[in-house]
Amino acid sequence: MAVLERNNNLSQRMTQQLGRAIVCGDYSQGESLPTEADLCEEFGVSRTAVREAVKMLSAKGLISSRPRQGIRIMPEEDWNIFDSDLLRWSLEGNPSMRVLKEFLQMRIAIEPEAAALAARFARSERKQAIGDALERMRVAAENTENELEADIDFHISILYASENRFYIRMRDFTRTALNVSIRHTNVIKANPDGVIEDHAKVYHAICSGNAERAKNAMFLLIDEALGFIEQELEKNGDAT
Amino acid sequence: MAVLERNNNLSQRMTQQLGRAIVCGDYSQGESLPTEADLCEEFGVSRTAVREAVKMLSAKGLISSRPRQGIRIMPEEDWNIFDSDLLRWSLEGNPSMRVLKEFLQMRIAIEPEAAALAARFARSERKQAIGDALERMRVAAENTENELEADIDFHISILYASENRFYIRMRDFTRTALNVSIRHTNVIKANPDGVIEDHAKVYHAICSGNAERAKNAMFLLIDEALGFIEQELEKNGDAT
DNA sequence: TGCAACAATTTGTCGTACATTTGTTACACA
DNA sequence: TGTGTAACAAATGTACGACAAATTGTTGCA
Repeated sequence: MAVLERNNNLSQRMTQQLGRAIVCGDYSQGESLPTEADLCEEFGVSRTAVREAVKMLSAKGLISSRPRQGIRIMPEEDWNIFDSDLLRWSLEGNPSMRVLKEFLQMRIAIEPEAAALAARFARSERKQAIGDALERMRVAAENTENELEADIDFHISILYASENRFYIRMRDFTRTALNVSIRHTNVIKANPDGVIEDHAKVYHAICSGNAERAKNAMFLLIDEALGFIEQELEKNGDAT
Repeated sequence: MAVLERNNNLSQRMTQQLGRAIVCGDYSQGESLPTEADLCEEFGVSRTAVREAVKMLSAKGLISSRPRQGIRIMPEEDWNIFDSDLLRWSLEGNPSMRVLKEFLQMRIAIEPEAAALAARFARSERKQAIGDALERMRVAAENTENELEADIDFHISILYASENRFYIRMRDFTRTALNVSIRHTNVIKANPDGVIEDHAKVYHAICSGNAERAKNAMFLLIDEALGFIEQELEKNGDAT
């Protein structure tokens, strides 16, 4: 019998448990999950709890459930992969370098343009938040934990500074992407001062309202990581 | 007593009804929705149905519900606005030109880069799908309905051709964005042949594997619309 | 062989009862 | 008067049982 964690309420825990299992590939695509009745037994909970979990997962596009057919995994392209929970679950699934590449390919579209918008439209508080994060990166240079956190805040502040709800909504995506990065690359640490200076260039371009330069500076920042990854992937074929 | 549509099952209809109401701003941010009991009465359904709807909406980030506090609208920045349902609901809410601008600002990040990736990585079936859509645009030149559909397919095929799950996942976003566009702009019709040719340039660049040119061609395509909108917004201040 | 009727399976909906969480009120005590 | 605590109240959380509805498979008859 599967065991559930203690936090939150029962249906939320069920949701997490099942969601993680699906995202991590424990059930293959198109396959049928156990029926509600079976899940009740397996987890030792009432049908109410199971049904609420199923509803939440189907709201995220992971599954669909119909009479007689039972519960089916939806094709992966229908999953709401920008959902915060899904991002978290897939992060826990120890993503491959290939996935990291996909994250970076997406970031390289979003973040340079976000920086450009920030340069044009950001309110002053937003700009200040970027500066604060940059300063914290400088201070935390020795502490890897804090540095990652400040780094994440830097990139997210820029999303907010775009003053566009769609960019802002990418914050969990960017956060996850950076967390994935840190698992695969120590290249950043090779030249910490250089990295900080590259971030500073983005910040200054935004502050001075130079959209084109902000965009380019951010592009370079991400493109470097992307280039590194593509190189690694070619070398190893398919290593984790 | 509110009336529900006929389609789907009860909790899905409840979800749509409530979701639409929230997205359209019938309840203001931070406000409390009626309690489960009140919703049961208002819609004349059982608590089960209401609760399942609430769970689905909270899975989409629209609301949160806790004992004693009741059901609360979440701040808008926590909504999963890339969720297909949310996009559809907000489309039904007659979006303003300001929202259209946000859509275009996002598309101008995504689609040029998608085209670049397509030029580098697309499998041949994917390229063919783009070509098919382009051909259908040509044929449907007179029929506005069909033309929009073909146009949408063109842009979505390119997302698929990027061979990156995150870009592919943007398909509902792009579909919605184009549907929003069509409500606000007839500029496209001014010079139909020119528009088709601009699309064709993107297609040919992708086919010939020229990432840089594909990117630029797509950029121009969207930037034109964006420029038009920004101009309109400056003119009118804040018209619909 | 084709079609209709039936049966079985699974989710969908309802109602009730009680548990749990959390905010508020009221009271006792210093 | 202020403070801590106990009791209460209001909302969601969980469980169970019953039946409805939908879908699919099967059986049996023309």
